[in-house]
Amino acid sequence: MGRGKIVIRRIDNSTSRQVTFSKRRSGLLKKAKELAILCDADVGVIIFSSTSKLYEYSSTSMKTLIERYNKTKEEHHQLGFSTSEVKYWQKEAAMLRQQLQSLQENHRQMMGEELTGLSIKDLQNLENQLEISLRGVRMKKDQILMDEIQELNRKGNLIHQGNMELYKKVYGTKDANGASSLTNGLGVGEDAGIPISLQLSQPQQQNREAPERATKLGYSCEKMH
Amino acid sequence: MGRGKIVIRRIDNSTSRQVTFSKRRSGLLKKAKELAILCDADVGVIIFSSTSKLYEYSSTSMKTLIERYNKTKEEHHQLGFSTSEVKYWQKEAAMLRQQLQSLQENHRQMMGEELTGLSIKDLQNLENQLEISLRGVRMKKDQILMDEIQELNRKGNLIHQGNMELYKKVYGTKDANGASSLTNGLGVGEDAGIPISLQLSQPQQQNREAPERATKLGYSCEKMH
DNA sequence: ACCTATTAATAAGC
DNA sequence: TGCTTATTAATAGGT
Repeated sequence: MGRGKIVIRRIDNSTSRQVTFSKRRSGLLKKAKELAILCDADVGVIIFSSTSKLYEYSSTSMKTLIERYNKTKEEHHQLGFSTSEVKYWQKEAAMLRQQLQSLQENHRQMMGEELTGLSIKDLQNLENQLEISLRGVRMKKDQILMDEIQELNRKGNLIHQGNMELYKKVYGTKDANGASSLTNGLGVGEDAGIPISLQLSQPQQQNREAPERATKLGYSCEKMH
Repeated sequence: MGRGKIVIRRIDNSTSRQVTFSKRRSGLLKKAKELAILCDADVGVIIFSSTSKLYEYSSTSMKTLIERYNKTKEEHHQLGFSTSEVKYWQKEAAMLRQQLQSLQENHRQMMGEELTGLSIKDLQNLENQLEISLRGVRMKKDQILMDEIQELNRKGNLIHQGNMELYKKVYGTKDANGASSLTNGLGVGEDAGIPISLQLSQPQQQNREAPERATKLGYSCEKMH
């Protein structure tokens, strides 16, 4: 229906294609409207141009139409967003909020706040847990400090050894021992590290909650996560 | 384009309407196809007849098209009610999940777990906090125990007083004092409550890690479920 | 479904 | 895009 007949295949000329798109698009939308009115039908048209511009027509509302379409197709979960999608996320949020609240309550109790309402038994459990935590934290802290000291000792020994070598080179081999006693005055003896770290860790362990019982006492809530 | 001109309004005659529906429907679908092919566009058409029968065409897949449609709509305006609704709840859920995660990490550290990665300073803070918590929990626990003892004393005294009254009634008023000294032997003196509770709370602070605690370890997670 | 007179859509060009 | 017009395509009304 034009100056000449055309075959239905992609129009190569870009300009021509755009012009035809514009004309036929309005024609299609018009025909959709007419069909909806004349025949009392519910019609929706969605058009994306090759440049991704959107054109649409819907005799009612596209939302309603798509929902009706989904319903008819009985593929609720495959297409578009429907009310169920909203409901899902609402439930998800509610669930997360609840988890958050209970964890917050728990957390406050572990901070020593909001203890009213707890029974003696609850408080006892809490106390035990805090003791365990404290022990764990102190052990970790001590370990880090000990590691640090050991590292320092190692470096000190290296330096000491280096000094010895230098001493040998300067004064000759026979006087090496004398050098060792000299550097010992700096407190970086080869095996000084062990006594030092023992001094540091011992009081922590003894003064602490004496019996080493129950290293791992329940209260794991991992199942929740 | 027919034997006569028509106005675009609902066709009253049911048969005529159905015939026109059939013809124009196929015409619309054909034009949609042509548009898609000629102009390299993505086109979708959904038609519900007045009797709710579904006819459709989509140059790609209707699912993809509708998803693309919703996405495009989301970006521009918030036309699709449900779409913005979904977005809102998705954000809400994401926010809550993040809060939950950080709180959970915090919680695990307070439980003495997952301490790797913490600095000495962090560990020191954690230790201090745990000590504070422990102090609070113990104070609360002691207070409850003291309250309980005081209550028991109060009741004991009441009973004691009752006994005195009964004693008076049985042996006469003059011997009442003698009765008092007798019942004192039972250890429920009027002001005995204070020394007793003091005795009880003191060892808790000093003797701390003593035995027989740990009846039931394992902090209950019931609230969370 | 088919036919076909008639109208509507649109290709090409500006 | 919008207008024009020759030409084709769609289809109203009838069978």
